[in-house]
Formats: sequence, structure tokens, C-alpha cells
Amino acid sequence: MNTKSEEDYLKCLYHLQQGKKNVSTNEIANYLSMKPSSVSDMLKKLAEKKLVYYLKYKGSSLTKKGELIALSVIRKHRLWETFLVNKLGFSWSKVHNIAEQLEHVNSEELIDKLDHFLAYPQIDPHGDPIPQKNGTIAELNQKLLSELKYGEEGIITGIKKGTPSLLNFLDMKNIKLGDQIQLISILEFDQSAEVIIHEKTINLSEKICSNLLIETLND
Amino acid sequence: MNTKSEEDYLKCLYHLQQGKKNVSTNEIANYLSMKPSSVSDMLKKLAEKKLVYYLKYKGSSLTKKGELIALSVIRKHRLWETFLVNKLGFSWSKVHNIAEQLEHVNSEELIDKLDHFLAYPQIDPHGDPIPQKNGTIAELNQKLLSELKYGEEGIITGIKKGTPSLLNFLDMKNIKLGDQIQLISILEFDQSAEVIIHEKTINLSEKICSNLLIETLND
DNA sequence: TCTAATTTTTAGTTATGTCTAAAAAATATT
DNA sequence: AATATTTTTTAGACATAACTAAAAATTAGA
Repeated sequence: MNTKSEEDYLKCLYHLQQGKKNVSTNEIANYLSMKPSSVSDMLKKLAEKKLVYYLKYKGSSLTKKGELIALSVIRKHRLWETFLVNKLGFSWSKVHNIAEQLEHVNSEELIDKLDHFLAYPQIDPHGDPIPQKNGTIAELNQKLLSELKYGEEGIITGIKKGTPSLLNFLDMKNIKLGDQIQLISILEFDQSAEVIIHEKTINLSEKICSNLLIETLND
Repeated sequence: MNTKSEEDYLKCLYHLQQGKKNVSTNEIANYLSMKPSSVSDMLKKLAEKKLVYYLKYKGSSLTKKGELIALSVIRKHRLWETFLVNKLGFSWSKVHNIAEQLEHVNSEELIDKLDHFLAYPQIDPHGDPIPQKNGTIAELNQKLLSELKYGEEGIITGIKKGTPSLLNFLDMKNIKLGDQIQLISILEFDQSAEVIIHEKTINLSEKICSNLLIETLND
């Protein structure tokens, strides 16, 4: 088993590594709010355990083994966030710190059963994909609501241009980040959209559709 | 905040202290699988934090402050066990180790919301009472099924004389430790009992009723 | 290319929480 | 009551994971 600290480093490396070959010691220190010297020590240790590639002064990256551990921690984090929002009624924005603790609870059976209880969710309430048990993870795929295909669904993850009037409108309709939304059709005469949200069909104007960012899954 | 280690000592002290004034260093060491020297060190530290009373060579006991922390940890432990069994479908006997980890997750809001989600349970799946938020805790109150009042309910927590044939019978009926049971009435002619279990009414013979231990709550 | 600035590592320190071994106190035995 | 046994504490060591300060390597600038 790995310590909480090791898991935090692996997860951090996973996030910082996206699209790069190597991550610098300073970047990690900055991300984790630690001193570079502490990071050097830990990288040496993780390299000995064959969880990261590490060349002095040249940065580090995850090995396959390290990546799988990082993904399993991220999986746990995102499943717990889904639980906190969907089952306990937490708001989107308050779950991160709690999930940071829960992600280090160690029991494979617990995570399997939680996954089942949540009906095998694919995306967490922030719209991030949940890694599967085998380590596969769907790619992020953010589009405007107006760009969805008919029938396609996803999670509202952002607002392109957040004018107060738009935010007010969303607030009034009780539409929040993290809500699931499905596009039914776009009406030809005004480009407004029929969507299903909160299990009801409503109509959203073209202006709204071209400002809501939706996270969909690749098949 | 307190460390996981401190919380473990406080909880241990709470359990060992039941009915006694003082707990010896060796008892604690034995319970926690640690060396007495380690326990001495920690007791000194907890005494400084005013969580335990501690007189060298004379044993230790919880202060009011320490007791409240112990109760809050036990509350978390038992709520999580209830969640694991009732919501995730774990068996009674496999939840302890997982709850030992979950009980140290630190978020008052999380526990409040979990309590609500579980519909404010009073007893955990082992039949132990769940401390309330304010630190009150119901007394243990184990009786034979045959001793319950009509309408009284509780949780099956043990078997007085576990003959194989009784265990087989319970197995066949799918009656397990941790199941909720309510006594409806006892029939006069053979002392057999009408009970509700698993939301169905069934009849149990006198022999069974005088061998099943039921944990009830005091009002 | 040679120095200056930046990044990274090493060396040594600290706090937590465990351990072993030895000393001290309390309890039990004769 | 004096000694033996048991319990408990103290003293010193170790691992983990952070830190500071200084040294070394790398990168950037003139």
C-alpha cells in the first residue's frame, strides 16, 4: 500500500503531466504548496518504488504502475464527489475537501459497491470523467449546448460569457453547474433548443445555448 | 483537530472505561496492539491537551472534553457502518475495518448529511446505539425475543445457544445478525411468536424466541 | 562563452508516533 | 517486612514527511 502523501504526489503528477513529457520539481511544489526540497525527497522515494521516472534536474513523470495508482485515486475521488452531491445533497462547490479525505480510504470492495450504488456513473458533478476500474478514462469533451447532436447528453460544466443577466436567468430556472442536460432538438425558426433538465423538457433561447458549456462523453 | 492516533486512543479509552474509574496502561496497550511505553507517551500528551485525566502509575480516564470527542468518533463509526450495510449491501461482519478508516474523515456537515440520508438511525447493524450529535447515547439493552413487549422492536444481535440446527433454521429463513425485528404477539397455546422481519409477518417457535438476543432502545 | 539568475538537490533539523532496553514504582509472595 | 514479580515510565533510537540553508547543476543574458 501507499501512504496518503505518496498518493497525493502521484495524483498531482497525473494532473500536471497532461500533454507534457515531464513535470518540473517546482511545478509540483507549487501545486502541493510544499518546498521544492520536500518534493525532491519524495520523487527519489517514488522512483525507488518504480512509480515515477525521475532524472535529477530533468523532471519526472509517472510510470505505468504509478499512473494506474493515480487513476485509482482519481476514480475514488470522483465517485465520492458523485455520492456527496447526488445522494447527500451537497452543493457542487463544497465537496472537494471532503473527497480529498475520502479518496484515501483503502478498500477495493468499498469502491466497487459505491460504484454500483451510484449506478456506474461516467462523469462526476464537475463534469470530469470517472476512470473505470481497469484504468481507462474517457477524454474531456466540452462543447457548447448548441453544438450537441440531438439526443446527446452531458453535464453543464461552465458558462462561456457569464453576464449577470445570464447568471440570474440560470438561477431563476434553478440550473446549476453539475446538472445533467440532454438536447432534444433545435427549432429552426429561432434556433432555440428543447432540452431535458431535472427530468422536465424546457426551451432555451439561442443565446443561452451558445453560452452553456456541456461536458459530453466520447463513445 | 485531533490526529487519527489521538482519536483511536480516546475511543479505546471510552470502550475500556465502561463501568470502571480508571484504565491501566497495559490494558490500552493490549487493546491497541501497542507497547505500554507508547501508551505512556500518548497519555502524557492527551493529558496536556486536557482530554484525559492521568496520574503516573495510577491509570487514566477520559475528561468530559475527551469523552465528547470519543463519542463523536463512535458516532461516525456507527453511522458509516449503517451506511455500508443498509445502503451498499455489505454484510454485517465485513464493515468494521472500513468504518475504522471512515470514522476519521473530518467534516461535521458530512456527518449531519449522512445521518439525514440514513433517516437518523438509532442503532447500528451490530445493535449498538449510535451517539447523537450532542453526545447522548442510549444504553445497551439486550433481551431475549421472548421478553419483548408487544410492538417492541430491535435488532438481532446474538444467539444464546447456537446449535447447528438453530443456525441452519435461521440461515434457511435468511435471518441474520443485524436484522431488524418487531414482536407482534405471543400465541398462548404454544408460546410461539408473531414477528415482523424483512417487512413480512412470520411465526417463530418458543424455542427460537428464547434463543435470539435482541437489542432494543430505551425511551 | 562566460557570468548571472534560476532551479534543483543535498545536508542537516524538526515533529509525530512508534519501538527497545533499562530504570523506577507498585503489587504480590514468602 | 523484605524480597520477588509485575507494571509502568523514562531515555534513547528510528521512520516518515515536512522544513531551512547552503551547495550544485542548469538555463538565460550579455
